[in-house]
Amino acid sequence: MNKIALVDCNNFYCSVERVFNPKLEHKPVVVLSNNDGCIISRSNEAKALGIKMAEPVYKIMPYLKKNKVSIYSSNYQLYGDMSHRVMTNLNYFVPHIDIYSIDECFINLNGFEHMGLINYSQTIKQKIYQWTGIPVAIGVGNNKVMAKLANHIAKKHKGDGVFQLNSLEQEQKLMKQLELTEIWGIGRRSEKKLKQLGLESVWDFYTSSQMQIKQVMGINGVQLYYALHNQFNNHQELEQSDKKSIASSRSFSTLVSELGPLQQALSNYIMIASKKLRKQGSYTSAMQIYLSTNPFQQNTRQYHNCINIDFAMPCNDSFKLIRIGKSALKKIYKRDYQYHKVGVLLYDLSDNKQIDLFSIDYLPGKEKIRKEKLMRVIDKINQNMGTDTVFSGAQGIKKHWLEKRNYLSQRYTTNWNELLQVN
DNA sequence: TCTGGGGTCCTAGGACCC
DNA sequence: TCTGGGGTCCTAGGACCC
Repeated sequence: MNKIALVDCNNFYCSVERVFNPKLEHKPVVVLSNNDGCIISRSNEAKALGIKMAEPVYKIMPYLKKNKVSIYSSNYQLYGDMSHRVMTNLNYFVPHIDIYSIDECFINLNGFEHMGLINYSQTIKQKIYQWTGIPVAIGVGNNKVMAKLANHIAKKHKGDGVFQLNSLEQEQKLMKQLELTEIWGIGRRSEKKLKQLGLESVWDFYTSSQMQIKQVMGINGVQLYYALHNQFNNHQELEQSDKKSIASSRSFSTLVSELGPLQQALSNYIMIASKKLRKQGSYTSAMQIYLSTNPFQQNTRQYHNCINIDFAMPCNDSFKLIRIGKSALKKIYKRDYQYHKVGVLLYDLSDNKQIDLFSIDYLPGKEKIRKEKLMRVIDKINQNMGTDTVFSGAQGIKKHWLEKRNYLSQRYTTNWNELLQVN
């Protein structure tokens, strides 16, 4: 039987802030989304205060202050770098890792049974904490769904943060206690539909018929059904694959109605997205540009629209994408609206090899090489000297639409000027 | 006054074809 | 006037995830 573990960092963003600010230990901490809009990470103490995930900050600011909750704006450079450290350290323990998100990673424990999987997991947990300062929970199961479930139990229902599902009796006993939405892949909508059929618990789901599940949740539900039954399913594989689409967008700190600043903002997001594109060695054949007013302000005039552009030749050139993106935005832009967000989605991605086949026949070789070289140099400069050391004029210099980040911690690990100081 | 951002996969339905 | 059945491909939107 396959043995897969899910390693999940506890309250990741809050835990990272604590690594560089130990005073925050045992105190309530929250981290906010872009523009300090809503709560996206909570320490256990903050959860105990009843602060909810995705809660708009303005609604609970008095409550946060009253309870002396430490507040941080999200610092993705710091979190991304700390995530990388955790993942690299995991790779020290197992040859195959499958990074699922910034704070979660599946690892393959096949071949480690002789060490005792609980024991080995506890060692991993302890060492990751020792080496990075980040606490993790580890759940072990026969496939990803079961590993995820075990992890959930390790965090919610067991104290020490390591849990293994290893017998049918134990699994079945747990299923009788679990709510449907505690299963990875069953959200609120599916729960509602399942309950309409009289399926109330995970146990009901488990003992239902495959046909009935398919009727409500389609093929995804059937995959989950198989996974819970430890039968063949798509949740066994551990592999890292390239992104199939890359998006970048931000909502503005103040509303914007002129085309010029919207184009500048968009140019910045295209710069971010195309940099990610090159980082994974991909080219894009299609781009979507979108803009919208603030959907929460229902008393103002609403407008949202998008436009898709197909490229004859796959492209990874930021400047070309910006040029095309700006003129696309102009096509869907309407005057006299207060805009809240613009964004870009690159999709229909392909890799180098496929492009090379093309280039022999179609692309003017010299120019292509020259442009690729330019983009590589720019990426390298920005990586070494800091984001936007070199940027496109289209991105603008005074960015008045820039996001609000009033509670930002230092970029302790990625910026020479912001290292931790010790007195 | 103030409500995030980035992904994946599936499905229903339209367009088109014979 | 009456107007079938089946296939493919594409896309927008739904649902879910962190």
